[in-house]
Amino acid sequence: MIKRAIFSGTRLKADFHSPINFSTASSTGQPFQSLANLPTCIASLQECAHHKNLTRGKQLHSYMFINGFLYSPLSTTSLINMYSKCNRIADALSVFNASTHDQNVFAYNAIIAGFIANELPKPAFEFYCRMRFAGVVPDKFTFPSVTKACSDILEVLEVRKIHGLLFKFGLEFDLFIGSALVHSYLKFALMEEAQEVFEELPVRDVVLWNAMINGHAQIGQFDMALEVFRGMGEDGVVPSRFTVTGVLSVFSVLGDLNNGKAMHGFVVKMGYDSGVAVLNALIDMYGKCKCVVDALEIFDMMDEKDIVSWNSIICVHEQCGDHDGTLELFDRMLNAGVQPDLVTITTVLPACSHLAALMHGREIHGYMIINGLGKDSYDVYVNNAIMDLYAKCGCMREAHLVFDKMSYKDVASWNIMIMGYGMHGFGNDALDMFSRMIEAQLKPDEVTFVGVLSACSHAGIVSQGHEFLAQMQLKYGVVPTIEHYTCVIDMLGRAGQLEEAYKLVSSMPIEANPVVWRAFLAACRLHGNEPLAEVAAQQIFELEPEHCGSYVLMSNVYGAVGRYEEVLEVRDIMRQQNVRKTPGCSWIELGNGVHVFVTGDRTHPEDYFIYAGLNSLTARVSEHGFVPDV
DNA sequence: CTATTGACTA
Repeated sequence: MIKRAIFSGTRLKADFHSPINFSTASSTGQPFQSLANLPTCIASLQECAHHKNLTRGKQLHSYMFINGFLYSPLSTTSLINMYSKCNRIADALSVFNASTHDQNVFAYNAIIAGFIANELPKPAFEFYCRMRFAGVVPDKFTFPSVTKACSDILEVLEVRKIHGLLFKFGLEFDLFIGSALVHSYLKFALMEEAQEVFEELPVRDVVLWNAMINGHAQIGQFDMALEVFRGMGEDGVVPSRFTVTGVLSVFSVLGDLNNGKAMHGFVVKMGYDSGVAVLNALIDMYGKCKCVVDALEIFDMMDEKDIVSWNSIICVHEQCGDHDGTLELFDRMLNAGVQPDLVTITTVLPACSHLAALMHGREIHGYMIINGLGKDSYDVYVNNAIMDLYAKCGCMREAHLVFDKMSYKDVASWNIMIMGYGMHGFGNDALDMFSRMIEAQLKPDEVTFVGVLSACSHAGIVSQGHEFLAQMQLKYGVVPTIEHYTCVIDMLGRAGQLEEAYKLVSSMPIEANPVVWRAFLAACRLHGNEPLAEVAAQQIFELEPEHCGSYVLMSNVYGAVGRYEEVLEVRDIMRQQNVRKTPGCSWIELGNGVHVFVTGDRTHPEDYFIYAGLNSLTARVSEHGFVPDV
């Protein structure tokens, strides 16, 4: 029953006919004249597997068929292996089903490994079950693949079962199985179990050390990863390319440029700088350490770039806030004929969101839909990125559509919706989202409350905003940070409760920063409270004397109350200290391009029409009673 | 006489 249920689907294509063309042997039979015996055939098949030479592999298959070399355990295994390595798992399955597999552990090992190599962990595990069910005794070649399969399908219980079985079969000291077990346990963050397996093994090779180092690195145990790395050195084991990539990822997260550079030196010394993965890890490390130039240098030098190389260099630019650079590189990638994947898209979308380049973002969303990316994978990252794009661009209806379709939502998904509604003035929708989030049993984080509080601020929901600040720590265990206080001060200020806001600035448990003071100052000016405005401006001036904005603020505050002598004084200090006001700029997306406007810049090709339009707009706005603050 | 383990990007 179990067999039928699981394998009925695969049986269909499993009949040993067709994808393999037997006529080739007679037509091109010549090259095989010398292959008089089975070992020679098997050696040739291994060559084919290694070089992914499917054509010659098929020819060998037919030759072996004609000469009666099939149906031996050896030929079966080699053929399955060859087809698997050539990514022809269906053909591998045909060979398996044609063999007398029920007595053959070799065939099972080969087909299980074949599924793993073709990233099909579920069928791999099912074949292991089928093997046990048929009474075939697994050996030391079975367990590494099966352990990997179990961890890939997130069956931690099965990993434990295999661990137990090892003692029964006397395989507990096998290095291959041990490495796979360490890897699997660490994937589930079971550090004690991994440690136990590691320590039980009498001999430790570089693969086992790497499983420990990289496993800890991937679950965020960076100190532990580095400690194991040191242990490996003390043990006299020479780091391999796999060690290097794992350790570099740790230096990358920690922003440890010195050790990263040292590792780069080691890479060159060992000649590891010819591998793509190592170079990708170096790009990432330099990028995270803010050395964009070094990252680019490595990227440009690489003659063999893969999708990870492109994603890494794009990510380097995006994380440095260079959104234009991100989109430029994305364009270069497409022109180079490299297909973007989910990682590319989740990296590029925030650049579109930040530039409010809605059309670019929409195009990418369209690309995803057409290519079925993110359709069967319920990738919360990419869906969040799309929601954020629409939310930041003010398309809340579209953002909500994506949100509703997501089968799995995390805190960020809710935060994006709350922030989006709040940002565009729909305070009540934002608060509604927050209640629904609580109902859905999600635990709000500090970002949630920034969204909630800024929503209250923009919609003028003062009393509730106050309430949230008071309750966030008590009820939800989130300690208010300076950002939260800024939101509330901004909210009180906008509502004209300046005294209240000032009281909060002076009484909050955190030191006020220029952002807080600027929010407060803006409120003072809005409500014409000059004395408090001067206090705020003074504070900003003291905290950031080198910032051009501080001078402008001071001079504006004095200007507003007619203290022109002080205005001149401030301007004088600016001139003396050579402080320049950075020009303001804004941008708009039109058709295929983003048009940037800088204050005082009249170099746009359609300058005349733009300013004519602008003047008529200004006139219409004034007609409606708007008086600009000059 | 086969075969099996470990890596980089959001």
